[in-house]
Amino acid sequence: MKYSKATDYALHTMLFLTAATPNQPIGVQKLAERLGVSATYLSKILTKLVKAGMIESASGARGGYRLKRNWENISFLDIIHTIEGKASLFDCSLDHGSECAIQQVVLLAEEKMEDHLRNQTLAELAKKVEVDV
Amino acid sequence: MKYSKATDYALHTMLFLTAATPNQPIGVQKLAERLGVSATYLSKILTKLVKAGMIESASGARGGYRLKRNWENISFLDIIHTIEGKASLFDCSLDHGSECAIQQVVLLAEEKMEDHLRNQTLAELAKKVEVDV
DNA sequence: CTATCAAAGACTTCACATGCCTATAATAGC
DNA sequence: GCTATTATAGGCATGTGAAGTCTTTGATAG
Repeated sequence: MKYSKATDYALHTMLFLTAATPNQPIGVQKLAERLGVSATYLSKILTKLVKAGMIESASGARGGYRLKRNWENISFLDIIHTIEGKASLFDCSLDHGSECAIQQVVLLAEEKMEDHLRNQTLAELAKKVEVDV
Repeated sequence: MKYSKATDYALHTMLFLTAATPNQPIGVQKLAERLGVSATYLSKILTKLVKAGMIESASGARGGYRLKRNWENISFLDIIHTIEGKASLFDCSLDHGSECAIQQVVLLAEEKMEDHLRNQTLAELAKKVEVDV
């Protein structure tokens, strides 16, 4: 069980965009070079972030991506959910009556993790780092 | 990102074995029927649990699987680690200097989840359930 | 009008989970 | 010792999803 590389790319891109907030959008090309990944692949990931309302895109010359106005509120969990989906990481495959005690335990554990990811905002991390992303 | 079905089967099998603790081992066949999975597949999973020292096996007629003596201490995390491996669920694919701030956040979150899974023992859950597994 | 850029879709490749089948080894009961 | 039962091990098949490439289309600044 592992988070996908797409999640890794998404998180790094978002953090990088906080460091380059000015009104001038940044193209996929530069972002992809920074991450060491192909531009076409990264663009797919960024499109997901656009649809989720976390960043906005501008087509055409001098276009690119930049954070949206409400970006201060974006949490790690928001980004991860956008890429990985919101499905819980455990589904009991049995159908024993009503509720599975095992599933409840694992889901509670998952919630602990999500609580932490929900409380960690991109803005807080950006302050801590401020140096190389 | 999801736990594998193998983990699901392992957890359910372990819980089921707590309910059937007597000295008579239980064969894969019965366990597999209970879970609705093929016996050959389940046996691979159980072999992992044997090698991890959580259960013990007996070959030959009237053989099967049963919990080991120390089973009271087994936690959810032990079982999950046995099947899923112990690799952390996030690896930063960049090489930016020393440590990745993003990775630290995700790993801290993961530890919260693991804490919960480590504190939940099989024995505790077995007491709560006592009914159908 | 043209160069630049995002969006979208089809496609390939690869790894892994899931599962089956067969042979081998161990053991209880006769 | 013989036989039935049972775990162990290995290889094989299949499906699914991640990771990545390529191409076309559409939008836009200058």
